[in-house]
Amino acid sequence: MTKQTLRLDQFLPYRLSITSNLVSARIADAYEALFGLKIPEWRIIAVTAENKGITQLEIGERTRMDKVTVSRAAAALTARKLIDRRTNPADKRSQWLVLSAAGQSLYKAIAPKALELESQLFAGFNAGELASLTAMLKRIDAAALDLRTHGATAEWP
Amino acid sequence: MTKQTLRLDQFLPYRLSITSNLVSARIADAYEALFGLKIPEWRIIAVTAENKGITQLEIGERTRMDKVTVSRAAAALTARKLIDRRTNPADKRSQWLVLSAAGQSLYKAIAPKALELESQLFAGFNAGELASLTAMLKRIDAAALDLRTHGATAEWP
DNA sequence: TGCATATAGTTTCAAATGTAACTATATTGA
DNA sequence: TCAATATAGTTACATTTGAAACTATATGCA
Repeated sequence: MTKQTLRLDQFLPYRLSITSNLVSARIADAYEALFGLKIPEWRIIAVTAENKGITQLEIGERTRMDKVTVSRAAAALTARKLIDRRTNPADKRSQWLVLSAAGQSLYKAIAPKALELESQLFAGFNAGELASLTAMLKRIDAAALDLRTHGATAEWP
Repeated sequence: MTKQTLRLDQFLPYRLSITSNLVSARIADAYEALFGLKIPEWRIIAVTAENKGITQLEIGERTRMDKVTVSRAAAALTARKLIDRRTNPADKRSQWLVLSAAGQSLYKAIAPKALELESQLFAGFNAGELASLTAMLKRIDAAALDLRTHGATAEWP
């Protein structure tokens, strides 16, 4: 069943953007205030903590961040000595990123705070709703990725 | 029930951001290619079409866009003669924005395209799922707005 | 009134982000 | 084995975005 009329307020891509922006702003503020981290930096810490040794390319693939964004965030974290860069013997163009001791202890401080923030934002949701929301988001991702290949084009005066 | 461990992949603020970015990129590409419009411009067209005469301030409130963003997008649309600006007799600082004839015909071309894009992105969803997703997003908005007021702060070395 | 403060919208400036060009290393195939 | 092409990551440049300053008008209150 397709909608007949367009109302911006009911337009899902719009609603999604509004919600995501509100949530991201909350998260970004908290991370900046609590840990001095930007979102890309926090994402790198998270994936690096979850994987013992990962290259920037892999980080970019997993988090859908641009390689430039990853490069800059990794440089900032290295400067703060939160991650170590080890030369990748298999490929000298790339490096293994691993959390330093300081990075690990930061991660241990961040992780509960992130979960706490999440549970505040989703306080009204029960487990079933959370699961269903996550599942829907993943289905939308797949559709959007699929659509990318088949983009229509035309011109308006 | 709260999660015990953090996995970025399961972290809802992250998932929301990924999905929103993917969807926004699709929409932005389509609008740019089809109509030469950026997202803020398209949003202004949509709310202006839905309201006969609206000020920039109101547009900003409804669409949660910065007044600078609205100002620039409105200027671009005025330059393309898609909207007219009428002096607001009640307040000479502000103006009424209305769609021009060209703006209206553009809107008539855009609206079905937007709905079509939406239905492609959400092809797998039935009406109940769409309604439930929209409702959940609005609940999250409310929680995020509420949280904004009570932000915690501390410092990490 | 008229002075102080608030508000609509614009402009200016600085920060963030992405694209394209670049460097260094890898891989492929003649 | 070496020339052509591809790839990881960085740097340079352009674009986007928002915050703060600014202009013009409004409002409140002495």
